[in-house]
Amino acid sequence: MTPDAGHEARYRAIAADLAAKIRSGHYAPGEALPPQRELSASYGVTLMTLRQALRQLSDERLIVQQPGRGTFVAPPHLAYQLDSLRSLVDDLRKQGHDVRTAVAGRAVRRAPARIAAELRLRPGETALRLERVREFGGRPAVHQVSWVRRPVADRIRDRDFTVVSLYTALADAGVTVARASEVVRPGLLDPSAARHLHEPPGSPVLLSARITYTLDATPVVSDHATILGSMMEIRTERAATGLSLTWGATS
Amino acid sequence: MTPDAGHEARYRAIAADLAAKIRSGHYAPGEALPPQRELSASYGVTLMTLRQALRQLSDERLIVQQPGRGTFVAPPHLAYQLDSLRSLVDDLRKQGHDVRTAVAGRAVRRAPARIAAELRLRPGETALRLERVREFGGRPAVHQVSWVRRPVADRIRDRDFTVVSLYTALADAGVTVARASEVVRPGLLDPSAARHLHEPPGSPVLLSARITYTLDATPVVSDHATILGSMMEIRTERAATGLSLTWGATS
DNA sequence: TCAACAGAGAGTTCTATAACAGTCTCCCTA
DNA sequence: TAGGGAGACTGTTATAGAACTCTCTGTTGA
Repeated sequence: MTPDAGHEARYRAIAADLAAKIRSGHYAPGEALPPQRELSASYGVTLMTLRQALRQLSDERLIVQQPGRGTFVAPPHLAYQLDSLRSLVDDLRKQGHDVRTAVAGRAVRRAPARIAAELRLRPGETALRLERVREFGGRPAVHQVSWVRRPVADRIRDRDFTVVSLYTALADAGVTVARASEVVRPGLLDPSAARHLHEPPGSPVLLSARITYTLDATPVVSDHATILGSMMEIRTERAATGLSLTWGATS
Repeated sequence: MTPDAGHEARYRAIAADLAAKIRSGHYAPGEALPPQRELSASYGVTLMTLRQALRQLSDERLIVQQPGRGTFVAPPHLAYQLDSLRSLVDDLRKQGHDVRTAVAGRAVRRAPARIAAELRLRPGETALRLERVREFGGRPAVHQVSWVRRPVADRIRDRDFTVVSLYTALADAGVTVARASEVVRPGLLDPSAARHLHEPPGSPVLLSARITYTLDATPVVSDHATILGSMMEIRTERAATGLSLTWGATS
């Protein structure tokens, strides 16, 4: 009686059915699914079994469950808390490295054209420019320039970014980060970043460009980071849920 | 009665306890944990509850569950099927790119010291050296040198690698790939690879070093790839299953 | 000697029931 | 009119019991 006909588990079949309905638009993004008890009844299944199906959908980030409120279809791209450079710092700290952040510049000024395009600013509109240098093991390793859109920028510009991460400050200011996209390319160290990183221009580096969006798809932060190749590397390892990407210090 | 004292769920407390015992070495890697029913009894908890704890550990890749056999402490790194350069080719093909592979060299010869160390070869032992150039859009983009350990190498050396991927050939030869670890670093194009890639030496590139292991932790393949920075980039995006890493052609 | 069978023991899935903990609304009170 | 609390939701975590599949092993039979 347990597996239906072939030998697919009930909860997997239910998860697949719900996933199809979500993807087909039968349940719209942001909308609440029927309550768990109702769903379990309509599928003729126990609450526990239905919850196993929901857990799978939750693992796939298709739904979001909120205690006391309901189960909601996730927006096209889903909320998460940390950006990858934040997790870089976390990873290194876990490995016992001493990671420090120095603020090399902080000013509200007119954004250059490329940044304005990324943040969808009107021509001439100003934004907060935050320039930081991350160092670990006593040596500078990452040079990072972030542009933050107003009016969000006005709420966080007085924070101490040597202690607080940009994303923590955003969260404190009530800004919910929805998603981020990042592109990493190899490149050569340019002279201006070279001054901060104490390496000769032309050294191999990783160039990261990241744009972070809020829930309503507004770009809030544009990040351009230069990561020293001599200090950093990307390690990838295949695990069950796919590819895991971690940053690590070069040994 | 539900949450213990404060308000931590039982299954979380159990998961934390088991995780601590695994990390402390109380349960050694590869060793089987006590049966679920035994564990549930010793924690004074239901099978369902204990299984929730195990599921969490499984999500964290700390244990591996095998139906009919037992629950085992995971080795430091875990199993997977595909290598990331394989998925590179797949990704590009899905994007409609024409990906071609040319074999620039194939010979059984004595492995250099660094490779011998990676594959744990005895001094003077020979291996299959496979040199390939991947090109898409009609331009060479990746230069790749793979060393395959014997005796596996003898079983695949006559395959046509312009059509068959190395990993497909390995699978056909009955070699089960267990895991692979890869390190990607930025670098500068060296002269020998520059000849194959038709780019000036010193251009920014990604250097990938990957070692692939079989189930019994024997290293079988050592890969060193040079990926042109002008042609390739790494895009990361927080999406459904967490961090997804994809390779893409530079537009 | 070797192959096939049966059973024990492992993980897996499901049913049925109950209680716990947030969240929201509405009605009653001050 | 404002405040507070009860109750009806929501998801969450737990109980107990049973049937199922897969793997291994020991025994039986040819």
